[in-house]
Amino acid sequence: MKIGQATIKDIARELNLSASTISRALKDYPGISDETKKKVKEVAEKLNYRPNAIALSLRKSRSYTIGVIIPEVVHFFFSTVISGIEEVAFSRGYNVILTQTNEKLEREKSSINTMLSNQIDGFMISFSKETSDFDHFSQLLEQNYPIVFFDRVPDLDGAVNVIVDDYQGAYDATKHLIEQGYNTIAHLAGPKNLKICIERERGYRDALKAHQMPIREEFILECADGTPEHSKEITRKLIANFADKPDAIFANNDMVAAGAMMACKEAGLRIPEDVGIVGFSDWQICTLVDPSLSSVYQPGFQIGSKATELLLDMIEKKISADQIQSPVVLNTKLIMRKSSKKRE
Amino acid sequence: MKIGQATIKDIARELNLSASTISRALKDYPGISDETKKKVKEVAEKLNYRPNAIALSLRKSRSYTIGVIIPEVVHFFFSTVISGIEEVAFSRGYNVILTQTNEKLEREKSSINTMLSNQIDGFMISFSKETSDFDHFSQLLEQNYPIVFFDRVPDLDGAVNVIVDDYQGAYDATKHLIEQGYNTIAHLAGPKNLKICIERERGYRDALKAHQMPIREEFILECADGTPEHSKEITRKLIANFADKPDAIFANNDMVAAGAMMACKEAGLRIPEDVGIVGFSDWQICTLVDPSLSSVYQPGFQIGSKATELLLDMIEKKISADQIQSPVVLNTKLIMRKSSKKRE
DNA sequence: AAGGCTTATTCAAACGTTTGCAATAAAATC
DNA sequence: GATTTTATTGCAAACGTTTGAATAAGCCTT
Repeated sequence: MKIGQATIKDIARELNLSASTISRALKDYPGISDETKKKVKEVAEKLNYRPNAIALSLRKSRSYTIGVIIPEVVHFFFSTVISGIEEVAFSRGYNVILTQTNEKLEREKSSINTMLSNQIDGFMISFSKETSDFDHFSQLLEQNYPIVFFDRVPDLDGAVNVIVDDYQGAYDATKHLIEQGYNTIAHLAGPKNLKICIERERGYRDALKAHQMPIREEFILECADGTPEHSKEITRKLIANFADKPDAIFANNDMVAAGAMMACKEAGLRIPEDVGIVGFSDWQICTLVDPSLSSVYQPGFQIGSKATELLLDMIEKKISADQIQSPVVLNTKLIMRKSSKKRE
Repeated sequence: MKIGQATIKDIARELNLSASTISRALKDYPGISDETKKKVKEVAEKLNYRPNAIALSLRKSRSYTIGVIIPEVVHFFFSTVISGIEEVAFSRGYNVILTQTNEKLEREKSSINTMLSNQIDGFMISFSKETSDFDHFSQLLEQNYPIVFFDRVPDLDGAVNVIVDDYQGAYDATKHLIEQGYNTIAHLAGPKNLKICIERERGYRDALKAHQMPIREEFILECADGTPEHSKEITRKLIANFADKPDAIFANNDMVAAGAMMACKEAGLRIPEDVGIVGFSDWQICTLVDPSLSSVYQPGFQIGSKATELLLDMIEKKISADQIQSPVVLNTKLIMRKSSKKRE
């Protein structure tokens, strides 16, 4: 920090007034004459006075800062969420302190600790893939720290969770493929320890059931790391090993879908004529691949903004956690593009 | 913040010692008996003591927090840079406070102000597209605030800038197209107020010159907003209006390249046989589009980490700004993929 | 036994604010 | 002219920590 930044005391000295008077004058408290207010403000301006938020925090035991903990920043979905968080936080006068865990539990815990040390007013958390027990979260909840979980959320009493309707999204996607006339729909699933992935798989299964289609376990393949390379690999095998090939693929996310798409093209299969493909998340890549990829839109920005609204309301005691019926579920939306449109 | 968080005073009361002793004991200062140290640490543990970083900041006039100001979070390049920043900051014990300007100058200024209020130890800035004069930066520099600019950097005395060798990257890309036997290379340029874009265009021009190829101004088109839609539009016209069409395109970034690719396919042109395309940045999409897109890799993570290293070194007075020869230029790397490989 | 070192601890001020209460002075009331 | 009211300002403590200087006790030295 810069030495010589003007403080209230400097203004006080300059005007031969006390610090308390300056403080009140700057804040337009009643009981300060208009004349002094004016003078104080002039001098403040002249000295380029800037209130010291740290001192204020210490005094008020409030930092006007929220801590955001996410698995990774370089991720279309999460960066979109951050954007929503940042937007609301900024407009309500809060700072955002950000850390990424790189999917490491240890880092998650240590981030929580530094943030606690930094007296942040509340947490926004989407936990890492490594996180399987939630004790470190329970502790925070017990101590009444305001927390909102989003996307990857724990099953904890009293936790406020903001999620997307993964089940419905997956259901819609699968239903859409069925309605387009595809008969054997495979699913490239995500890691089983993430609820969101389980929900997507559940939506997929339920849609099949609802349309009296058999669920074939050999066509549900886990593509845990979610990279296009891995998915390409898996899809290759899927195509090669089965005489009776699937004619559609519902993928757990868009990267996986893109990988599957590459494998299909490589095998000489036409999309959407021979194989229909639907992804999940509706990333930018959907409109850039050829053919354009149908996908389930997740309102990332809204997740961020909604979650932040809730958190700030909790912090400012406008509402308490138990007044919020959790989880808050935001709607997904199926975006149909070429990759799944067999029929006109 | 949670009420009832244990403080040094609480430990002091419990052990009938003074606050100063506790402080020193916790920090293993000499002059405290081993016995007391032990007792203090036990009690600290028991009470779940956590140092109050805010109080520390006030005392030390140091917040161990750096402020990051970027145009937008939802952007592959910037999110990668953030990741690099976060990594280094975390490992050196600093917090990262993040704001995005959404390309608005006003927001840039106001972010600087809140960060100043929050006594951050230094700034990392990539400025907005609206920013054309740099007075608000000069002021900070004059007051000796540590700042490192990255990617979009101002021309200011005493500023430490970290950038990528855009010129060389563009030169390499263009040279590559020439060597592949393309004869008429168009350039889809970026907004002229960003130095990075001007540099890329300059690299393109110089590569043409160096190979005795004519520079045709009608084939240098500004695609200012950088969206694939816009670029598709422009490329369509480029193809339609000229009898003597370009047979290659060097785009200012990958999105623009992807848009151009779509327009070419639409017009029935084969890539890379009829048209060669090279983008810039090497985003994820490069491997997902068909054919895969050649591009110039920008080391985003390294920009972030290098810039942060420099900033923290400045903050910790290991080096001063004038000892750093600015700009620090990181190398780009041409990644050749299918979209530009006419020859084997 | 008095002075001088060590060792262990405490005191008090400081960082920049805010805020309940007290103090002062001027003005208004009777 | 004495008393109350009103308007304006100041005092001092507090938030949690660090740190230079001061203190107190114990031990050694001569």
